[in-house]
Amino acid sequence: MFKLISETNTRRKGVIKTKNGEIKTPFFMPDATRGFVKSISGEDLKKSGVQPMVVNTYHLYLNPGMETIKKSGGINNFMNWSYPLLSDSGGYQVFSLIHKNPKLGKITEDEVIFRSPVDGAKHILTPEKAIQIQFDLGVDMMVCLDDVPPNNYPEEKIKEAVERTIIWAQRCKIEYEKQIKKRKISDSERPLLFGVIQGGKYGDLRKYCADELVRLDFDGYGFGARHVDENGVFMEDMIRETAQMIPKDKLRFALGVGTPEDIARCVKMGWDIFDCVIPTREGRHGRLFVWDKQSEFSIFNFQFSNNFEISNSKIQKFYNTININNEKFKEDFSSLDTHCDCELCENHSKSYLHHLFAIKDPLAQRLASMHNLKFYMDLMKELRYEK
RNA sequence: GGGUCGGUGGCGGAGUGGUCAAUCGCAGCUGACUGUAAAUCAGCCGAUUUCGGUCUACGGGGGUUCGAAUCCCUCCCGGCCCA
Repeated sequence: MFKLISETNTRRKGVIKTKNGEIKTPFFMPDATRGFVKSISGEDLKKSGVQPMVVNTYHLYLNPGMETIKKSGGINNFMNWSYPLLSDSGGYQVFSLIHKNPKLGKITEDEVIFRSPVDGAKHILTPEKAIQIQFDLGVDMMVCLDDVPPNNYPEEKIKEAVERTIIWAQRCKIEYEKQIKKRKISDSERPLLFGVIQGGKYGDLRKYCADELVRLDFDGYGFGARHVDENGVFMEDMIRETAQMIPKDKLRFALGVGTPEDIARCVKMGWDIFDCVIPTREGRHGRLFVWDKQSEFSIFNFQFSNNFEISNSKIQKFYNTININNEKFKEDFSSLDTHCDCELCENHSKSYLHHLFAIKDPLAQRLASMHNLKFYMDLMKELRYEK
């Protein structure tokens, strides 16, 4: 369960108690979609300061399959991860696979049908099934199956997705309660359930969706769909308004957010939970996050501009990124970040990492992922005023 | 010494008279990445340029032709075979 400890205009702190321990909010989770964070081990994750993580219902259901996970004693056991886990429902796959490429599946009122690109096999997900799988995984936090429309869809199609999301949320909630009873799970042990607020860039649809979901009473509510519009611009106002639609004592989950500055902004708006592939994916691709201690913009004083002309520019950052693949690092024997105590920064030069990427050794991705995760974890500590 | 096949951009390797500054792969350079179908994807990759071109290029030299990486001669270099 969630307990809000304090809240001001720019600061909200709380604690979540789960069967796998406590989590201080706000916090960030890396995506261990298929039961692992790509290219790094559990020990690496711990070294980077990672605790809660996200796994994915749809991916784990396909592989290794629920029988294996149940036999192993649940997803925490299977992964040998003793910290809390949240499972995403597979709703995002509805978006990224089907809305973007209708050949890969079909959404009906009742269910979503995925077609495997590998063997063409059909896989069906219903709201009930998504919840059952998440109980079988044995996670600490779970998410209702939702319909995630692309932000550039016309309003009427977004509305359709909102209606479906609400109906599915209701079915998820009913199934959730059924499972709690059936499995005789106590109130202190029960996983938290999140509804997801859709509505694209339309405030009235977001409000409608939020109100309907709040009536169903979830433990927390997510901001659904991408939080940047079709031009890649952060939907500042929509995200702030949506936070206000969620009761204060409920968790606010900014799904898929985001860049460090997006997270910092969302924390100020009152969002509590974040997850994103950015630190690990960009790390694997050679982009590294580095604190800019010289910058006049600290996490706490930078202001995002709503001026469209400059809103997407790189101004006002409290950090920099580098692409370690760039030639200029070939013989840069300095440390990436002298303030960072990750395995990479403590032991190796930029030149060495550049070399590892040039050679394409997996060690490059491991060291880069660990560094970026450490950066994100330190970011969250700062935002919690722990540093 | 004789015969034979071949020498193409950093490398490998297409092309065998015009639409070739030359397919493609690798290497190289630069981007992108937001509830992971991503160790992926996109662009650039002879030199110059006012971006329309211009110049130098398929081992060297010479020739045939309106036109040659492509045909002929010759030289140089390499592989293989025979002596």
